[in-house]
Amino acid sequence: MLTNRPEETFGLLLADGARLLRLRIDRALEEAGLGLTPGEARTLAYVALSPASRQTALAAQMNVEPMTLVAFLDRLESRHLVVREQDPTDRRAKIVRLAPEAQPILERVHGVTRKVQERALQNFRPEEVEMLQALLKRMRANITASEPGRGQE
Amino acid sequence: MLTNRPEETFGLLLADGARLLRLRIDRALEEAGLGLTPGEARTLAYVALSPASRQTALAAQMNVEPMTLVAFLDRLESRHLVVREQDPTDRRAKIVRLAPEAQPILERVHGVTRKVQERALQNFRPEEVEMLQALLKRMRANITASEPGRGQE
DNA sequence: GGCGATTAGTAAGCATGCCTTATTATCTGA
DNA sequence: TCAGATAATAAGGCATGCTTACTAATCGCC
Repeated sequence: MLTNRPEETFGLLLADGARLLRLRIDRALEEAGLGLTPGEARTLAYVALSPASRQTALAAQMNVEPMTLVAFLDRLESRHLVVREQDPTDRRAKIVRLAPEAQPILERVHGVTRKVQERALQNFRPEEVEMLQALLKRMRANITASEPGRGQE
Repeated sequence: MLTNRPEETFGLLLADGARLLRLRIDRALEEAGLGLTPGEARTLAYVALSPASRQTALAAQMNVEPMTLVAFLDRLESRHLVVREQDPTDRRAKIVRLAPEAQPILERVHGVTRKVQERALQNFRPEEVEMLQALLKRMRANITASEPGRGQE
C-alpha cells in the first residue's frame, strides 16, 4: 500500500500540470528574447483579441484584478506596444489599443506559444488535441463561473 | 475577422487554465485555514508518496530545483510536519520523512484539492474526467521529458 | 443644481514560487 | 591523496497577483 489513492494523484496532476506549463511558457518566452514576461504576452494577446476595450473590461476578460492589469499595461506601454487613450464618453476610463509596432511582436509570441504547445502535445493525435482543448475549455468555464464576487460571501 | 486564429486561442487556453487552476488551489488551501501554501501542500503530498527519499530525489520527482525544495521543507519542518534525518550511508544527504502529526493535515489537504477538482470538473462525465486525466498525464510526461538540462533524463 | 454613492484607474506594499550563483561538507575514484 | 562531483544550503532576484487605500470623474436622485 503506497498511499497511492487516485484522488491525490489527480490533485497533484492538476497542480503539477499547471505549474509546469506556466514554467515552460515562461522559459520559452525568455529564450525568444522578446523581453516579454508571460503576463505581458498574455495581455498583448488579449488586447489583440478585444481591441479598443476599457481596462476594466479587459481585466474581467483576462480574469485578473484591475490592478494586476495596470502593471502589465504600464510595461507594455513603456515599450510602445499598446496605447492608452481616453475614452471620449467617460473621462475616467481609458481605451487600450494595440500599437502598430506590436504586430510583429505578437506574431512571434504566437510562434513561441505554438512551439510550447507542440512540445507539450508531441505524440497526441489531432482528435486528442481537440478533445483536450474542449475539456480544458469547459474546465476554465467551470472555474471562472464558480467564483461569484471573487471574495464570495 | 477577429484575429481569432485557433493557435492563439489554444495558447491562451493553456496559459489561462494553468493560471486559474493554480489560483483556485491556492485560495482553497488558504480558506481551509491549514496554514499551508500550495507549494508546501504539494511537498507534503510528495513526501507521503515517496517516503524516505533524499531531498535531491524528491526535488527531481517534484520537478523543482533542490533549492526550492529546501525552502518548502524548512517551513514544513518548523511546523513539525516532516523530519529530516541524516542518511546513514552518506553524511551529506538527508532522508525526509512524514511526521506522525502530518497525517490528519494530509487528509485535509486531500479534501481541499478534491473539492477544487470537483468544482473544476462539475459537469464532466466520469469517462471525461478519466480522459482528461490521461491526457494531462501524457502532457506532463512530454513536458518533463523535453527538458534536457535539469529535468532528469 | 447638488450631494452621496459608485466606478475607473492607480499607488504601495506583500506573499509566494521559483530561479540563479556560490559555499560548505562529504564522497568517490584514479 | 587529491581532484572533481554531489548533497544540502545561503543569499538574493524577479514575476505574478493580491489587498487596501486614494483620486478623479460620473451617475442617481431629490
